[in-house]
Amino acid sequence: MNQDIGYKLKLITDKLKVRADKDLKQHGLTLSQTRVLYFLSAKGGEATQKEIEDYLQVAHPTVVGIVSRMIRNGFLEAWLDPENRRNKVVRLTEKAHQFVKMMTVVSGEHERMLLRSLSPSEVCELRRMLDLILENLERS
Amino acid sequence: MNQDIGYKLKLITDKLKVRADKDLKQHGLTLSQTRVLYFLSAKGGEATQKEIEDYLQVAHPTVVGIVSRMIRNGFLEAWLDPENRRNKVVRLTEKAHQFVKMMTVVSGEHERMLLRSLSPSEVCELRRMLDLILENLERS
DNA sequence: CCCTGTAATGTAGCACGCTATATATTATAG
DNA sequence: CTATAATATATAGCGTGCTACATTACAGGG
Repeated sequence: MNQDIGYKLKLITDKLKVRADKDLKQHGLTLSQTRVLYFLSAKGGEATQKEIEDYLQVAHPTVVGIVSRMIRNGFLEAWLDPENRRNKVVRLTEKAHQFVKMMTVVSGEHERMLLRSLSPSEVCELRRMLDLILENLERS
Repeated sequence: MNQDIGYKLKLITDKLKVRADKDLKQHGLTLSQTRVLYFLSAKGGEATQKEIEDYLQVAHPTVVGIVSRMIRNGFLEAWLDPENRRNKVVRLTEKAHQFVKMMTVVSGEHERMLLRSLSPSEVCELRRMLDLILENLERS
């Protein structure tokens, strides 16, 4: 069990989340929330809640929670699309834009810390293997 | 962000948990609970709650919850160690013993599914890299 | 035009992580 | 022997994931 790949992946994910959340806490953000920040910023600041769901690859009630907390904390604003009132459009606030760069730096630091004892070719190989594993999970 | 190793690890961990929990649900178990089952079984059926905590590498309130639910569902029984009343000793029930083999089979199937497109030497390499990443997380 | 189906969102309730705080017990220093 | 520190467990409260169910809005066929 200690040698299970799945178990190791879980340990890494948990520890990385704890560290990232700790670093982000002073800004009122969490790791999951920075992923929404990143996605919206890359999309020009605006997206549908459904598009966030597809990007994060989580179930829709999870997105409801994350978006609600980000609205509550002033990072997002949202309204119903008048063209299609099923869609909830979500946009980064001015405040949120100021955090995008910080968030990118922090996440880059974590990534470097994680991989610091691997060579560039090893990192490339690792990425390839993780993609294969993700495919195995999806195609089955 | 889509290329972040940390993000890929998170996606894999989430999807594996969903699949494992689904397969285990019919037996009234979850993935985390099977790890407790495995640990206790390997230790001869009995351990302290603190030892479970050290094995799982999670914060102690998390163990309180998992152990409580396993007691509620008849997989564990617990009592205070009369030698040292700070210790809560936890033991597998008869019912739980009957699930150990099933649990081992299920977890082996998941591991094979996960890794089915990797060669044995790649799996070995992957395990080595994940151990390095875990070390990076702990020594920093 | 209505009826049925699909799509997007929401709510309820749960499991499992966490931090912060409290309590009980044991160990140790003075 | 007593005061203090350390250890193990518990509780409160929160964030993020899930499933199951409900609601609202649009789309298409009859």
